[in-house]
Amino acid sequence: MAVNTEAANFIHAIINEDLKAGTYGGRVHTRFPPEPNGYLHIGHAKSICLNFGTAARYNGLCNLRFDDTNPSKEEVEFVESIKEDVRWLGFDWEDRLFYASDYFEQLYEFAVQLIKLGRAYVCDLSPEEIREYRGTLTQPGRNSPYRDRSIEENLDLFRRMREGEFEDGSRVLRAKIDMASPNLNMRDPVMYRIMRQTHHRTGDKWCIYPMYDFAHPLSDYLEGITHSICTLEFEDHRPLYNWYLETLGLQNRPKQIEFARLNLTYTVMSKRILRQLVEEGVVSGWDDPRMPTISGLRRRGVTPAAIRDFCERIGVAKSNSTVDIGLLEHCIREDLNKSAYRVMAVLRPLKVVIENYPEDLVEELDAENNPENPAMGTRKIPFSRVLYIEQDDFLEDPPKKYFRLSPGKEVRLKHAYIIKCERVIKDEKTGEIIELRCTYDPTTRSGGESGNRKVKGTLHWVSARHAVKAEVRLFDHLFLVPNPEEEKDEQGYRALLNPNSMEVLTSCLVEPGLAHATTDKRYQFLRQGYFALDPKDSGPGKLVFNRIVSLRDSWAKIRNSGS
RNA sequence: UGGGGCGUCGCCAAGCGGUAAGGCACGGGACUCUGACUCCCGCAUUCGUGGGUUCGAAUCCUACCGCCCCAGCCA
Repeated sequence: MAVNTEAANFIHAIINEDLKAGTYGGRVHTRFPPEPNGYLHIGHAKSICLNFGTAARYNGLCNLRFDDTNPSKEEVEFVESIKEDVRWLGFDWEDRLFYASDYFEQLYEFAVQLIKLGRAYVCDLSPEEIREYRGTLTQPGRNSPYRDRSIEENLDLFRRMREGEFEDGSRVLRAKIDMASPNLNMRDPVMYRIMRQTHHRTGDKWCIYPMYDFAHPLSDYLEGITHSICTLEFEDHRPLYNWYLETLGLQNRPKQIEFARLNLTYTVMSKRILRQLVEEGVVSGWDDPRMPTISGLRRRGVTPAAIRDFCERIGVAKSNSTVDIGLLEHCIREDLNKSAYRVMAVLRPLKVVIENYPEDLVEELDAENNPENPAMGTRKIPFSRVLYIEQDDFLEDPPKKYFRLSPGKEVRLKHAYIIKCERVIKDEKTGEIIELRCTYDPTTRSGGESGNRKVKGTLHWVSARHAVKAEVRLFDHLFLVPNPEEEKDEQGYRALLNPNSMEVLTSCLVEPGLAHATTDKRYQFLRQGYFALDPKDSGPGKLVFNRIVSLRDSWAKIRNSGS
């Protein structure tokens, strides 16, 4: 694969400079470093695509590394789901699956070295005292009374910390930097804390665990990472990242580069709120199709290709931004337009009887599976005297520019005939329209010689005798407002929830071939949207379709602006 | 009132002293047996604001203004 050195974003520009200067001997090595304490969401997808994508772009490598330095919040369940999600997105870490916990022994040795260098010390201050000594944003901190312990004493104390002689929280190891630094991260940051917690990988081997700021640069170093890409909030930590590497005298030091994390309109990326949505039952789980999680998007039917394309298009920069969810939807449509099987499904059925069509006749009509891609072939669909069309496709008293069916009007049934509405049958009591009596023009069969008469509207339909029942779930944005996380509502996010984010339709009728639908395929229900089988709730004899995204609907715009 | 960032079209985002890319959204039109797709056309005399340097500034200098992040023994 050829190396692409055209700058696509500021990170690539930095890498190009490094390549030109020979900084890392021409190597590019990145890593995606999730903490296994939750499920991945589309914001992580941006980081995954950036890290793996950048490596690929420069013929480099990208590691998957779990940042598991805090056993009190981390679980194996999450490491498995994260691996699955990264793989599903289409990326391969090959044999480079690592854990920060793989390096606990080496990190301990680095800490010992810093003590020997006189640049780290054991501090007996309580957490509250440490906070007080740290000072504030505008006032410098004060030195800990334990700051000047001898190297020997520090070495001894740190060893005994490891050996479990002291209580949780009673002591910490701190870097000795500068309590007056305007950067609070440099005011003698904690390197190790005592915490008796069983770790998901190291079990009870350790009772001291390193902090992120200490573990991260050294993990990067140990893996030979060249460009350590992280989000903006770590910008303040970069001096500390560099301090550890420089103070330890390490060569070929990785370079931390920060970029803005992804925000999307009408949803939230906050792990805390997402967890609340799950725990409070607002959604059915982390993989609820309305969730911005990778597992939610996957269950909904979104393809990895669409997500990758989206991550490509949003760009990478340093300004906080909130991307219009319409762009994601556009990427999904663009991908599915090429690959989805066209089928007909009636979501809200309205009975239609073709009065001049023979009672027992069934015609097998030809239908193309994807007009964008003839290679996807054709299929047969049955046509008969009694059909169902969409309730929305009939209006007794239509407005101007309404191309669909109404009394006395003609419309084409897709792949079939032109029909004309002769009579409307209503429920005597409620006045509800329950059936349409129509006639068809036998000369207008699709594909036939005289079948080219033009009518303005074309409807989708199913044959009553042949149709298969299905449940269809229509999804909408989870929130009513574009920026729910900015809203300062006393009731929290709850008041901002979209009460109609899911609509379940249980009496849908789909064309018979869909009885054999599979979860690996995407379907375009003609004139409606893209759908996929719900992998969890569908089963033998039970079809449950999720709407991935609707088709664009310019009629809806006309209708809405008119009224 | 300390430090670190960021401010280019409704939303993203190129641009790095030579006279504002692109995508999404939006508006108009063509095509259409999906009001889909596709295709045309339109969409910042202006780059947070004010000064300055220059033949020439979104790009350099300067002073303001606005927004984000930091006071976890979280990451």
